[in-house]
Amino acid sequence: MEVLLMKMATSDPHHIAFDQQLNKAEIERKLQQNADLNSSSPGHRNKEEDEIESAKAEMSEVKEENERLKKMLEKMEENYKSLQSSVFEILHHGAIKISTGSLVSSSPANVPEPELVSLSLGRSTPMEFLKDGNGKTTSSIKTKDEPEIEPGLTLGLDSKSQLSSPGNSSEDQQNHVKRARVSVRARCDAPTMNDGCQWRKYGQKISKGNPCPRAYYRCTVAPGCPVRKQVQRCAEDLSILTTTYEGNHNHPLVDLATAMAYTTSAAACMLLSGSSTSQQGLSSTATPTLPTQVLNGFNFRLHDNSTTRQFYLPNSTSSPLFPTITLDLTSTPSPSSPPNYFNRFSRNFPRFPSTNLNFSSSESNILSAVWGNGCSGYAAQVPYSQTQTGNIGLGTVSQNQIYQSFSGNNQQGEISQQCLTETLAKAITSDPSFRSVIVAAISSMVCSSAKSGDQTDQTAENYGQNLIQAIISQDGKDQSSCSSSYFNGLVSSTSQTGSSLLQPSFPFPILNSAFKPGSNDKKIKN
DNA sequence: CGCATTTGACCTGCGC
DNA sequence: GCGCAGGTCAAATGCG
Repeated sequence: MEVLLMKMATSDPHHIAFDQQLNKAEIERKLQQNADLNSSSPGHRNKEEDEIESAKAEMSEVKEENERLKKMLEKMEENYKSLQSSVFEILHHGAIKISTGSLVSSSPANVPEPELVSLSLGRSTPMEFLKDGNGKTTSSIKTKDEPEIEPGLTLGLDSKSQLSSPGNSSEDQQNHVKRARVSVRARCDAPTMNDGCQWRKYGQKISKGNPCPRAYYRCTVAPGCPVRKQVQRCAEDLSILTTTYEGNHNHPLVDLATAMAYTTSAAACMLLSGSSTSQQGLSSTATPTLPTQVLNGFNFRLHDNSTTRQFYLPNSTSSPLFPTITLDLTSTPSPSSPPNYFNRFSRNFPRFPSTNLNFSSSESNILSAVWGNGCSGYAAQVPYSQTQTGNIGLGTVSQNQIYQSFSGNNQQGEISQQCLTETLAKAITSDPSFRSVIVAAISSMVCSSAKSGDQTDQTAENYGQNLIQAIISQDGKDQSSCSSSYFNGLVSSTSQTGSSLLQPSFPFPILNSAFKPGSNDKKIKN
């Protein structure tokens, strides 16, 4: 599918038009020649007239061909758009399959599945999985009562009740219980995170366990958009903002919001794919019946007691009704943490995908923030059971490979970094979740750097935005090309500076080989 | 004046 | 059934 999309995307309409223009110019030259001959040698009039006629016929043929090509081009563009939406649809349905599969395999009839949520990344599709009165999950076409949803990239988790008709209150009630949420913890001085959407505050509450009030926002980008978010500061660290998203946008999103859409969707994929095994061994702060996962510093892992001590975790933000996954963009794991995380996670939740990245978001420089914690901070935890979850995975990436990349072995340093380069490139191109996580991290960093107003930070912010777009645009591209360039650039830069991956002084060297700022602006704008 | 925010009241679900 | 807590509503208020 991606290859097809890529081919279609590379079918440059300008190229076709250029060829047609060449043909036209050639014919016009012939006509001009004929006209010249006509005036200079009247003796050859009949022959020339024939040639003119034939040239005219040829021209009309070319015109017809032009028309055909134009139509073909239009058709191709239509197909391209259609395929693009199909890709999003497939992603969407892939997540639904996970939930339905979980329902079938693990629960008998009529047993509620609290973590049964559907995930929507991309366009809202006319196909919605609905629950009938018997609790059977069925696929059905939207009814005419349901709101007309403009096709467009959507953010958030698709509750089955989101788009249902107002009249189906019982169904709403039932599905209300199954709505999933994604929390994002990030350092942010502003009242809310800049996530690219417009929000209107509609309420504020003091919640139990946290003196900081929780604010409730509704998306106002489009009228009737069901997406809501809750924003609450961390009691123990006021610089940390916890934003909890819920619902599914019914309108196109701007770039930054698109990044967030990828992020929340990926996070929810994690939640969904691991839901059946996450019930056991959850922390006391998690609700007893619903999974709560913390992607702490992009450690995709369930939070346990050790991590909940570190920060105030928004368990109170997470209603017991909702399965919640948390993207923690704030923490700075200790040097020994990655292996520990890895071991703990792998031991307890072998089915769960886990990608460890250490992003300390407080730094103003994006690079130092994203990569600056060096080797110890990163470990992609792979592989996991790809066959069960279907659409998330770094399947071919060796866990040992990655871990060794960060093992700090000086003799193998260069080899390890090369290995890391390939691994990261593979991970970014093959795993939407991993890509999303990186995008989320950079989004967070961009948010932080935007607040500082520093000139360097502004540059970093611009680079960050472009990096986000470049990473997002990896969808449908050759896996070996662009991402490898990022990290080859990264390695070549860092190999000169020793053990650290990238020094804070680096503006963004990986951009040099990968892309130029702004070059990908059009790729995700719709 | 229109729009966004604030804030107390109200609704709903859950646990005891 | 009652109380608590989370979530939402809507009138009041503030601001540009």
